[in-house]
Amino acid sequence: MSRRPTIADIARTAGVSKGAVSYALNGRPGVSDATRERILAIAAELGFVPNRAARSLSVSSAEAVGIALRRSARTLGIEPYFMELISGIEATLSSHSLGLTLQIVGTVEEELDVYRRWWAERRVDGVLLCDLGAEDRRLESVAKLRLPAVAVGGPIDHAPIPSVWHDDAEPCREVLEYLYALGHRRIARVAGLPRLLHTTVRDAAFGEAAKRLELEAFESLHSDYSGEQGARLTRRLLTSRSRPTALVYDNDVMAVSGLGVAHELGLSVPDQLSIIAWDDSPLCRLTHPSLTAFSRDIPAYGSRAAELLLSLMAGERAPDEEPPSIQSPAAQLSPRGSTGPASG
Amino acid sequence: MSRRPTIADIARTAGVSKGAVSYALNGRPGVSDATRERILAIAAELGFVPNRAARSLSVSSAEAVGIALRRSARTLGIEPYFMELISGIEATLSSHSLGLTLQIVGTVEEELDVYRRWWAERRVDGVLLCDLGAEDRRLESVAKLRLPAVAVGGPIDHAPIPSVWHDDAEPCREVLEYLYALGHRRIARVAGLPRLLHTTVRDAAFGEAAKRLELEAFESLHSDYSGEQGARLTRRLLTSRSRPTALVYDNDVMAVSGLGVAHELGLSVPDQLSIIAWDDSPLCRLTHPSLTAFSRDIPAYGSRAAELLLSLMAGERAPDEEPPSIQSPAAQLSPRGSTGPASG
DNA sequence: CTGAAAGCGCTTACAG
DNA sequence: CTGAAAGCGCTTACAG
Repeated sequence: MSRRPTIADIARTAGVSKGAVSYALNGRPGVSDATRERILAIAAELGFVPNRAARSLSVSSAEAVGIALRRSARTLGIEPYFMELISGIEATLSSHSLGLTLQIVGTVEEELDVYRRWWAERRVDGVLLCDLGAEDRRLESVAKLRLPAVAVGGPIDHAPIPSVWHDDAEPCREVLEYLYALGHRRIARVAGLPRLLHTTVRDAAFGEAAKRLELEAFESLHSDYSGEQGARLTRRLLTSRSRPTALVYDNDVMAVSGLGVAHELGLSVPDQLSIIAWDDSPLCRLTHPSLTAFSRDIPAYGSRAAELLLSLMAGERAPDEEPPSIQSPAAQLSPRGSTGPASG
Repeated sequence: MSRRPTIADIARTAGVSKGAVSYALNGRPGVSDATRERILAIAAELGFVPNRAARSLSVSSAEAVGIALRRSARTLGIEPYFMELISGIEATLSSHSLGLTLQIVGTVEEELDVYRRWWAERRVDGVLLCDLGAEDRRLESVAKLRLPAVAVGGPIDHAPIPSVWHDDAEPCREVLEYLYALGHRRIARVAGLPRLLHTTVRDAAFGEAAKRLELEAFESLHSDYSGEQGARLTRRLLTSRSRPTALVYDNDVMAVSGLGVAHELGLSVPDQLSIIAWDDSPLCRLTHPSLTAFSRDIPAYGSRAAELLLSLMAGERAPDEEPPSIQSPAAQLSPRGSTGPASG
C-alpha cells in the first residue's frame, strides 16, 4: 500500500484489536506469544513504523531533545567544539531513537523564549544548555519550567539542574608548571569571554598558580574567541616592552591566529615564543609547527551529557534528590612542536 | 495553571466551542471579529501554545525539516561549511516556525534508512541532501518516497528533485587565468573526494582551462579533505623534481595545512609558492600570510535551499512541473597575501 | 457566524 | 489472554 500502514491495518489483517497490536509492538503483556509473533510478522511485512505525532500525543512525550545555540554562524563554523559536541550528543540520542532539534538564537531572551515554546509545544522532552555563564539565568528558568535539562559545563554547585563538567583549574596549574619547567617566566594568556563560567575558573586558577610560582609576569587578556581578536591581542602582547616568552590561548582558533602573528613579526616558534592552545582539534595539527594543546574527547563529553539528560527524562531519581552531576576527565596536555625552552 | 493550557481551556473560559477557538487562532473565517478578539486575548493571557503533536496528527505534517549528514565528528568539526550552512537553513526554518532535526549517519544505507524512517514516522516534512555525489542514489530514493527534498549542490539536470547550486566551472577558469597572469606555468591542485559531484565538475573545468592556457604542468591529486591528506599531498607535490609554483586547494582546511608544509620546507609564501583555498572561512584569515580564497555566502546558500524546500512542501507547483532548481552566485576570488607573481 | 461531532493514529485502563 | 472504548489535543467538514 502506498499509504503509510497504521496499527489499524495490522489489526485488520491479523484479525485482532488495535489494542492487541499496540501491546505486541511495545513488548507488553496482554497478548499470547503466538499472537504477538503473528502481529510482529505482519507489521514487519507491511513495513510498519509508528506515527510519531500520534505516539507523542498519547504518551505526552516528544521523543526529541533540543539544543539552542547562542552563537553566530561565523563562530559556529569556525569553532570545531560545537559540531563535535553535537556529534556526540546525536550519537547517544539516535541510539535511543530520539531526535535532536537544533535552534540558533541571538540573545538570552530569545533562548529562554525558545525553551518556553518548546516546553509549551511539547516539541522536546529535555534540553542541553551550552556556554554556561558565570551567572546564568537559564538554570533557574528551565528548572522553573520543569523541563528536564542538563548543563554542559561547570562546576555549578547548588544549581537547580545537574551538569556534565570537567575540572578546568588543574590544567591551568599544569600548563604553568610545564612552561615554568621549560624556563618561561614571562607568560601571558589570551582568554575567552569573561562572562563564561569556565573563563572565570581559569582566571582564578591561573592567577593563583602564577603567584605560587612567582612568575616575573603573568597577564590574561579577554577576547571573544575570534581569530581577529586573537591576532590583535597577540600583537599587543608581543610588541610590549617586556614581551612574554610563552602564550596560552583559551581556544585553538586564537592560537592558530597567534601563530600567524608570530610569523608576521618574524618570531620563530618555539625558539623565541612558545604557544599553547586550549581546545585541541585537527586545527592544531594543520599548522607548522603543530600546536601543543589541551585535548579532550568532546564527542564523548556530548554523549555523556545526553545520557545524563536521558536518565533525567526517564525520571529515575526522586524529585528532591540532589541532581547527579557528572565529572568528566580533565583535558590532557599534548605537547607538540609549538612549545620549547625559553630563550631568555 | 501549571498544566499547559489547551484549546479546551480557552473555549471554556471564552464560552465558545473548541472549533471556534481553532478558527480564531488560525486566522480562518468562521468566527466574528468580536469573538476572535476575545479568544485571542484569552489565549494570550493563558500563554497558550498549541501542542505540536496534536497539530501534527491533525494536519499530517511534522512542521520540521530533516538533515542527515554523512560525515565524521572530526570532519564536521573542522569544516566550517556545515555549521554555516546549518545556520542559514535554521534561520529560514525558524522564521517559519519549523523545527530542524539533525542526524549524523555513517553510510549511505544508514542515510537512506533515516529518510525512510523519518517519512514513515512523519517526523519531518522534507529533507535537504548534502554532499551530492556524481552518482547519487539518494535522489531517486527520496523522490520515490515522495518526500519533499532539495539537493544542496549541483547542477543535477533531469534529476527527480530540484537543487540549489552554483557554478563551479567558472571559478576554475578564473583562478587559472589569475595565476597565469601572475606568471605561473606549473600549477597543481589538491582536490576533494573524487566521488563528489562538484569535484568532477572542477576536475573537468580545470583540465580544459589548463589545456587552453597551455600550462607547462597541471595535475589534480584527490584527497578526503582532511588536513593530514592535504599536508601529505602538498609534501609530495613540493618535493617533486619540477615543483609547482602555485597550489590550489579544494577546501580551506587543506590550504591551511599546505601552508604549514610550505613553512616546514622553508618555502616562502607567496615569494616561492602561491596558495589558493576554495571555501573561504575565517580560517583563511588566521594564517600568515592570510590565504587568497574563493568566498561565498554559505549561510545565504543554506537559507535559499531551505526556502526552496518550503515552497516544495507547500506544494506550490503541479506534480509534473519541472523542479525549479535555483542557481546561486558563483564563488568570488578574494586575493590576499598567499598569492603573488611566480618567481620562475 | 457558530456548535457539535468526527477524525488523525496511537496508548492504556477497564471489562470480559 | 483479548476486545471494545476512551482519551491525548488539535483541525475540519457538516449542520444549523
